Formats: sequence, C-alpha cells, structure tokens
Amino acid sequence: MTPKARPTYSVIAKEAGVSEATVSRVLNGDDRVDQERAAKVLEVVERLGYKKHRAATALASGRTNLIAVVIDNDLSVFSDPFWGTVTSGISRVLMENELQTLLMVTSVSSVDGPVAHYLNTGEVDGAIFFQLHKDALVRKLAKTGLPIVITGSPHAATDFVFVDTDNFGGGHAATKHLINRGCKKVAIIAGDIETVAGHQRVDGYHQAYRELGRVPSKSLTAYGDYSYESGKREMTRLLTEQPDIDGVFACNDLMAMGAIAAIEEKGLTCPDHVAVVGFDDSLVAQTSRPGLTSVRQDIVALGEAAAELMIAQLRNEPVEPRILPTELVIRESA
Amino acid sequence: MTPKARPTYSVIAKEAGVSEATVSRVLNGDDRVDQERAAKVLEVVERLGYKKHRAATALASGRTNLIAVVIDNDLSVFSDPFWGTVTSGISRVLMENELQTLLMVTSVSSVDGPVAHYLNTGEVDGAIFFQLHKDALVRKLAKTGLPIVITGSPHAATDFVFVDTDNFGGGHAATKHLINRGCKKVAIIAGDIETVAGHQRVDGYHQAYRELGRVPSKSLTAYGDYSYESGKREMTRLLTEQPDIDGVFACNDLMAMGAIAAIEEKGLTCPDHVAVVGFDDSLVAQTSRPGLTSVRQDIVALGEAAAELMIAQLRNEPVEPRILPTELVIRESA
DNA sequence: TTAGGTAAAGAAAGCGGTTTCATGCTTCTT
DNA sequence: AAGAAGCATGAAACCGCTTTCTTTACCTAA
Repeated sequence: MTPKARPTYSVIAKEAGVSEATVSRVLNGDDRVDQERAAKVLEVVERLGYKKHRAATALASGRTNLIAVVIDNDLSVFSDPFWGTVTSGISRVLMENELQTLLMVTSVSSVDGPVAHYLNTGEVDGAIFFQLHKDALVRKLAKTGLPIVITGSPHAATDFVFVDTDNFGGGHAATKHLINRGCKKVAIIAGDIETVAGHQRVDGYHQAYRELGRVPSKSLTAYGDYSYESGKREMTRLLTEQPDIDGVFACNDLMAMGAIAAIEEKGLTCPDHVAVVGFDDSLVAQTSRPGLTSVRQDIVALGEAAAELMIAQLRNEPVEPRILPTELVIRESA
Repeated sequence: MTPKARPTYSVIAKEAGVSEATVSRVLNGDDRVDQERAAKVLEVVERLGYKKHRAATALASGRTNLIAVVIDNDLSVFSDPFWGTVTSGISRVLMENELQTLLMVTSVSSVDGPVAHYLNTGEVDGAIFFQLHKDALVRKLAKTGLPIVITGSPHAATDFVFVDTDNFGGGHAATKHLINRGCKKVAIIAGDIETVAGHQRVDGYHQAYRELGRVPSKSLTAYGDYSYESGKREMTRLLTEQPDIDGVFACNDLMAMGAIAAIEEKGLTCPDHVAVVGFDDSLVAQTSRPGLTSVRQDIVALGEAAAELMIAQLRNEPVEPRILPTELVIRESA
C-alpha cells in the first residue's frame, strides 16, 4: 500500500561514512571531493537505488527541472496530429536530459491569466510555445529571463529563439514542381496569412514565379483557413473565374483535398486538367486517391530541435534559431 | 531579468497580523479559524497576488499535484492524432482542478525501468496510462496505492479503473448498418486482436450477424494491423477468394481507405459493389471521396473522462469504469 | 469559586535537499 | 621553521510550506 520509503541523504551519508554535504557535492558533480569517498558515496547510491526527491531539490536549488509546453487551446489542437507529434519529440529529448515535460493546454491569450502567472513565478525552468498569433505574453515572459523556445516562427522579427520548418523553401519547391511539370497558370490557396508560416509559403510561391521572370497575378492568390471547406470553396471560385488554371499549390493538405473535390465537381480531373500540391504530407495525403503530392516536414524533428534549443539555453550555451528542411513527396496529384 | 520575488507566508502573516500556521490553515480550508482573521488573510493574499510555491508545498505535504500521462513510445504515437487529442482533453480537465499534466513519452515495457521507478517514488500523485499490451507495470504500481486510470480497456478483466469507447457497440452499429442497407455478405478487416479494443469491435460484428440468426463464416474475417497497406492487402485477398462480398467493416479508417483502394483496383466501385464502413471518423474519413461512413468516438471526451476518474480517485470518491458511446456517421461509402 | 474541558492560534519541528561558513589539516613561502 | 594560503570536509542555516504540539483563553459543571 505505502510507496516504499525512499532513502535520503541522511542514510547515504551514514552508510558511506561522510557528511550530507559531501553526498550533495558528489551527486552534483563537485569535483573537489576525495576520489575514494566519492566512489564510496556513488557505490551506496547505486546499491540503494537512490534518486533525488524532486520537490526537495527544487525547493532548495530553485530549479524545477520542469519545462512547460504551452499549447493554445484556440488552435485546432483537436483533430490535428501536428502538435501531438511535435510534443512527443520534445518530450523524448527532454526526458533523455532529465527534464520533465509539463503540458499546458490552455487559452494563452491573456497576458496575466493563470498561465502567465504560473510561468512567471519560477514554477518551471523554461517554456516551449507553439506558434501563436499574439506574442505579447511571450515577450513579457522573455523579459523575466525565462528561457523560451517558439515552435514555428514568431510573429515579428524579434530575437526569440525558435525552430521552424522551411516554409519558404517548401512553398518554393511545390510551385517549382508544378511549373516544371508544365503548368502554365499556377494558383495558390493560402492559409492563415497572419502567421509567419502561412506568409512564408506564399513567399516561396512568388519566388518560384520570379525565377521565371514572371509575377503571378494577384487574382491567382486565394485565401483559405486551412480547412477542407475553404479549399473547396476557393478552388471553385478560382476555376469559375479563370478556367484555364492548370496547377494549384494549397498551403496544407486539407485545403488541397478540398481543391481536388472542387476540380472533380467541375467535371475536370486531377492531375490531367489541374495539378495539385499540398503541404504537410499528412495521412490524408498518403491515403487519398489520387495520392497527393505534398511538402513533407519532419515534425518529430521539429520537436526534438525545440527541446535541444531549450537545453542549450539552460546550459547558457549560445543558441541560434533553427530552420528544418522540407522534402517534396511526389505522388499522382502533380 | 530576475523573476520578481514572490511573497511568502512570512510576509502574509506579518501583513495580516497572524501566524504562518494560521495562514496555512486559511489557505487549506481549515474552517476553525476566526472569520475575521481568515478574511484578513484572504484579503492580503488577494492583494499581493500570492500563489503557493509548488515545490515547497509538495515537499511539506507529500503531494505533488502532478499527474503523469504515460504514453508508450512503441505505439504509433507519431502520426496518429488519437493520443494527442486524448491528452489535450486530459490536460484541460486536470488544469481546471489545479493539477498539472506531466507528459512521459517512453518505452513502458520494463517493469523496473526509469519510468517505473519514477512513478513508484511519489513524484506524481497519479498516473494515466494509454492502452497497453502488457500491464505488468501498471499492476505493480497499482499495488503501491498509486491512483491509476487506463485509457482503453485493460487487457485482463481486472479491477483497474479505465475509460474506453464502446468498441463493441461501434462494431455492432457498423455491421448492422451494412446489413440494413442490403449487404448480403459482410466481411470484417480486424485490427490488432491482441488489444481489447480490437477484439471488441470484432465481437460487435459477430453480434450483428447473430441477431440475424446467422453466423459469419470464418473466411470473412481478415486480419490487418491498422495500416493502409494491410487494409488494401486483405481486401484484395478477400475479393479474390470471395468475389461476392458486398460489404466490409474495417476496424479503422486507414484500413478502410486501403480497402476502398483495393476495391477500385479490382474495377469495382464503392459503395455500389462493395460498401465500406470505417472506425474513428478521422480526418481521412471526412476528406476522402467517396466520403467514408465511419464510427465516431468522442476522443476529447475520452480524455476528459480519464481525468475525471483520476480526480475522483484522488478525492477518495467511489469510481466506476466508464464506457463512452459511439455514433455512426453516414457518408457515401456505405 | 475552582477544577475540568474545549477550541483557537502560535511556536517550532520537520520535509529532503543545497549552500554558506567555519574548521582542521596539508602545502607553499621566505 | 613559522606564518600564510589553500582545500577538503562537516556543521548548520535555509528554501517555503505543513503539521504536531503547546499554550492561552474562554466556558461549563460542581
């Protein structure tokens, strides 16, 4: 019934014939302890299977070994596998470094909501945020010196530490592919332009055109909201207004699927009449027919990178934002 | 730079003109404190925006307010939105109850691995596990008195507290629907039979047949592994051996998609020649063409229920396993 | 009036580590 | 060879809150 009583410094010190202070030194890697005594302490620790009591350590040292992963409830947290995958990557790496992952799914909006307060009062050693629209909270926290990593690019060009997929490169590759396969008029269905990621994908699209010495007509850019419905709606509109569109880059797979549905409803086929490229290489892309050509991002790696940047900060090592490469996965749709 | 110094009992006691012990009593709802003094304390607490120091509280009281959510790394954690969604539900409810979610993505396999040790030593107040094949670890932990909730049915009929979707009911409804729409020969592509969930879905299928006064031929049951490929492979085999199959219940959406692909490769169409029902009502089901008829489970609710059962246990309230209803979402495929 | 009982509140001892400070011992300086 | 300096080590304070134990004050009963 009772969790077995754990040993404390007191018993270890006694067993090893040293003081508790020495035990502490040994366990914290203080090198100015006699070799033999240190060895003895370690032997006892090993034999007793001793592990430090987290709360006690936290209280005494002021560091909790807890890293918060803050996820905005407002995002499409539910049903989108993205964040879960990132988080698992984060968690794995943190764990390997003796850090714990504290998950907070909440409305991040308020600058002085409970989350803000919580993070502000030294309850965690650092915080990893997921892409957010408003970064007032993050900015405020950063001022307190709390180590922070943002997954996804921060809104403004600040000096926040962040990790992100190469959205620009992905958008560029997707568009380039459409052009290379012979498309003459390539449209784009953008996602949330408010986010940097959304914007960068569009930029990549423009860049691909630019390299051709052309500038895409404004009328070729449609604005969706990452949902299937919006993709379908916008594609229908685009095709109605400009029936000669023969390629489209949708900024995520869901909208791409919507676009394909729209194309087929018009009595056209994909990729013969209109080629489609998505973004994410999600399950949806992999299982659809025609298989969806899509830009793959390594989501687990994104989480791992975030965790690594956090750990580097905790060690006071210099930290650079990290941008992970994408890969175009070619299937039937383009 | 420095996180602003937080007030402690010491200053609150001074401000309110009482002892620290009294402050503690007030803050822990001990009712035998003079009304006026209590009010005074609360006023000061409010004014100073005081919040207890978690580590200190944990050290002194022995309760950490931390609930571990343990996810087995071996599962298809990556790419499957299921776990992430459950976790977000858990986290939200725990948070509302002043509990923190500690995420552990790891190999649960070993009974005395680091996770086991961690959970065993009072670092958390409870643990929520995700469906697992081997429950040796859980069984051992339960013996120590650690409150535990299992998401998904435990393997053996034990007295573990668990929450699960009504897999039996879902399988039954799916099969019934196929029969009702006129299918004469309904096959099933089972998932992992080792798990209770996988088994129950098959049982539901049998039950639907039984209600018709029939018993499905063994040859109508195929075994996949929840992957798209396995669904496609098994469906191809089924149709080759028994071309008159006109309905199939795939135990998840991915296999259902594979099945549809197989059907179309045979030159047949869904639902005209073979009707298909999936399970999960995932994004895949929602965006596929034909839209996939599928059994929906409320995944967020699953997480919320798990958290609620955990909280009930912490309060020493009586706890019953909970089975959540499913809903058949009808689209074009059946 | 006085002994006995009860309830509110303060003093103080932990909880299990970390860290400062003092101590005794060895080593270096001239 | 004596005093300064350097070091490994232990004693003890401390982190912020909980809880037991004591004290104090007030009531009731005889």
